[in-house]
Amino acid sequence: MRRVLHLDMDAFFASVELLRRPDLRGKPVVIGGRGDPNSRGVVSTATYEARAFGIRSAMPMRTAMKLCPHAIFLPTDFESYRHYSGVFKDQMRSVTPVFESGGIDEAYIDLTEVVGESEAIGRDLKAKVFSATGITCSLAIAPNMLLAKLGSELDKPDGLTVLGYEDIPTRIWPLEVRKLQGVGPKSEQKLVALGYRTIGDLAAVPLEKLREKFGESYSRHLHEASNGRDERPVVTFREPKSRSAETTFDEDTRDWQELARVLARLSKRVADEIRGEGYRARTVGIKLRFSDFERITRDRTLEAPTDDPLAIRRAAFECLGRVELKRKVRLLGVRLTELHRGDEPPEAEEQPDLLAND
DNA sequence: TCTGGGGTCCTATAGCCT
DNA sequence: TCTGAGGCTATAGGACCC
Repeated sequence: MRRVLHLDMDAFFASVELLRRPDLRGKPVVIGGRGDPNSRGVVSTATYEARAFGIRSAMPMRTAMKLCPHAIFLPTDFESYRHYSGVFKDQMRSVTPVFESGGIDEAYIDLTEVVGESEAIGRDLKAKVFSATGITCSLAIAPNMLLAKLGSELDKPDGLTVLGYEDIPTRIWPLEVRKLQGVGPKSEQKLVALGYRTIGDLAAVPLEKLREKFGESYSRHLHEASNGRDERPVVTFREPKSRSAETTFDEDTRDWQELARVLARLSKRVADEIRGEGYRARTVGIKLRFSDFERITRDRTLEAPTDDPLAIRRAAFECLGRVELKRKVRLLGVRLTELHRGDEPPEAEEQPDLLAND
């Protein structure tokens, strides 16, 4: 049987900050945005002491400050988090190269070909990660990625869980549907309204019945996942699909000069990024969020993939020209999609066969 | 009242082609 | 020549994840 390990670092951003500021241990610390609770931004993570005041991830910083005015607010420092992320991931890769990142603070390894008993491997890895980073983690070993991910949440912080298919009814089915990957606030609402509150409730629904309420792909996902089935392999490398950069203005604006300045800066940033990584993009898009929080996008597909900052900027401005600026703009972003490796011949995709005739 | 910045994947629709 | 049925591409938006 397959054996997959999922590891999740405990309160990762907050833990990294506490390494540098041990004097803050035991105090309510909130990490997010630029660290200024009066400027725009949301909470990335908070220490357990801050959570006691009701502070949660994704909450506006201003709200967090109202809940706990004496909390310590720190800016997010992705450079540091990336550093520690590399350190714990190297420890995982030292167990096996069959490794897949799941984000900055979590990752999977496939232990199927690794010799040793699951719990012992897990204990060893936890010790290695702690000695390399000074931060605890929670991990689980299970027959697939889905169960491993659910398992690592069961015993947090500093947990170690081993799950088999036989544990599904007792340990997975009682969990709320929201815990299932792919079920966010919208789907949760819909599922609960249908009377499916737990993963077990969902597992008991025949696939055909789900199809009446959800699309083909999502129905299948809900049906398979709630029954603990997941065939996804641990994939070591994936080609990137898009690159983007966006920024929220300190104050909403309709000033064309300012929008143009920011659009030019973001265009250059993403262009430089893909060029540095050896990619070209064929589609350039922009994203705007208006003051009423409505979001729109505009795309422009080019004749051929490019990494030329000027061409990318021109396309971005062409997109902006198609937007009616009746409301003030809160956020502006640039996104490059349809990425091709620079060393591939342009249009390496299937060419239309000009001789086809039927 | 407030709601960041990166991403991925899915779906709907319109236009075009065979 | 007309009328579909389907397929494909570009575009826009929605939901979700960390």
